[in-house]
Amino acid sequence: MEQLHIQITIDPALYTRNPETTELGKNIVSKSIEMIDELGFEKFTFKKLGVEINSNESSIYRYFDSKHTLLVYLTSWYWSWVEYRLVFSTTNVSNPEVKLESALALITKDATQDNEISYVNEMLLHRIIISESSKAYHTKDVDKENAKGYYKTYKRVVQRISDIVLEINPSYAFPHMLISTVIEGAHHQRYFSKHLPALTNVEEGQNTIEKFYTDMVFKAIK
Amino acid sequence: MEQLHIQITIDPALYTRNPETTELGKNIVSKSIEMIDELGFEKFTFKKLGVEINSNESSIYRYFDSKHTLLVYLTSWYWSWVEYRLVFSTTNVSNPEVKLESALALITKDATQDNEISYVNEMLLHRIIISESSKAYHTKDVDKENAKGYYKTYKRVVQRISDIVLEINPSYAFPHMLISTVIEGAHHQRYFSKHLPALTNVEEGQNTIEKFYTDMVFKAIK
DNA sequence: TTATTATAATAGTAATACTATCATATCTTT
DNA sequence: AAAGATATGATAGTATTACTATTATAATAA
Repeated sequence: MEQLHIQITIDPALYTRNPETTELGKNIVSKSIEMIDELGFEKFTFKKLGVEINSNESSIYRYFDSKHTLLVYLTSWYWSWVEYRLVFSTTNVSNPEVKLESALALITKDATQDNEISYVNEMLLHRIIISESSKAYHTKDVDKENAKGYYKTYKRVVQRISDIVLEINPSYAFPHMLISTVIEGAHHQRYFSKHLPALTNVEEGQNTIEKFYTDMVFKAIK
Repeated sequence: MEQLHIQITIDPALYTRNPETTELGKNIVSKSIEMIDELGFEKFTFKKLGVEINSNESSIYRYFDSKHTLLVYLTSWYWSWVEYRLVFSTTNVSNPEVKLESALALITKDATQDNEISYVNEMLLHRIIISESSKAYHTKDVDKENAKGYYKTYKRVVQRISDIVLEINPSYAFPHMLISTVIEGAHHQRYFSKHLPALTNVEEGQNTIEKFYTDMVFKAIK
């Protein structure tokens, strides 16, 4: 992937001060990714983060008004990044089957250390998405937060891939179900393969997850 | 379903005193299901539960040593209950396709108010499983807890249905992936249909989830 | 130079997820 | 019926969390 300047724009509803605009803000995002990956979301706190970046709890609160919105911010960042790469790899491809294949690769493949351009370590972020992102919407406030647009970027990715499915088979009735099943499924399978292997059939280094879901999708939409 | 005495046995690792054996224990389980459904897992506390059942926080701790193990206990109860019904509805059925169909119905269908025999409200429990159960294994302690057998009943259900898949197609390579994808997927789709409808294509009263996954599975294993 | 803004430091609050202790009620065994 | 054991209840206490509020200071812009 080339050294393009990735323009990842996050909805201002997700922060009180835009972390992209300052050093402190970028440190918060950057270090929080490392710490959530290491400690897990429950044991991660703004106080601990403050210590790590030599700043103060109260300063972090000026960027994000809760631990929870920070998590939503990170997932939103992730989906924007996926969307960017999705558009990049599917524009100018005319064959919809080929488009779908690369879209599926994008959402099912293991993350490889790519464009380490920014302050965001995308590999760690991907791991957080796998283990923690479901906590972003499994809240009693989902409906309120959804109304505020918290999950827009995720929905947009699902929409885009669903559209490709419909290009292939315009009469397929469940494109959104199918794609969200693949996305969530791929995360689960990757998590299971590491922690609950009895629930999966993943074989190391075999791209099992990608193969399984690609096969499943193309059979389903026939 | 008949008024059989359901024997749901939960691994003693999941409690310090068996809640089935006392009135207080049954009240804890019963009321915690109602309260987790109502408040969500995060806002549910043993103190609040104590008030509701006219007992004391400290007494609840004599049955479960944390909020988290109570959640694992409840999910384990749920999977035992599913397993019971799975065995009940598939034994003496010789055709593996028919068996698989009822197994899939069991894991994808909306819960209906059935055997309200026990102190467990299975409909509410099903709702908790949909919204909260992933928190039971998305912990930094998964591996330790898995080693202690916390997720046994879930794994057993996946194993049983995978075996049916293999009866139909012995060379199918991904039975566990397929079944855990369906189980987790069905939960997600039901949650999405209520809270994030852009991610699904569920239509009310149409059994969309059951139809979608049944179709998907049979096509996949062909 | 002054005014503005960002950050840091400190303190404080209500709630959480427990642990510990002790009293009392109830049930079992002799 | 008395003695012992066990279950429950009541109260207190602890470290931590997820914040809010206030004030001081440093950096930047007008």
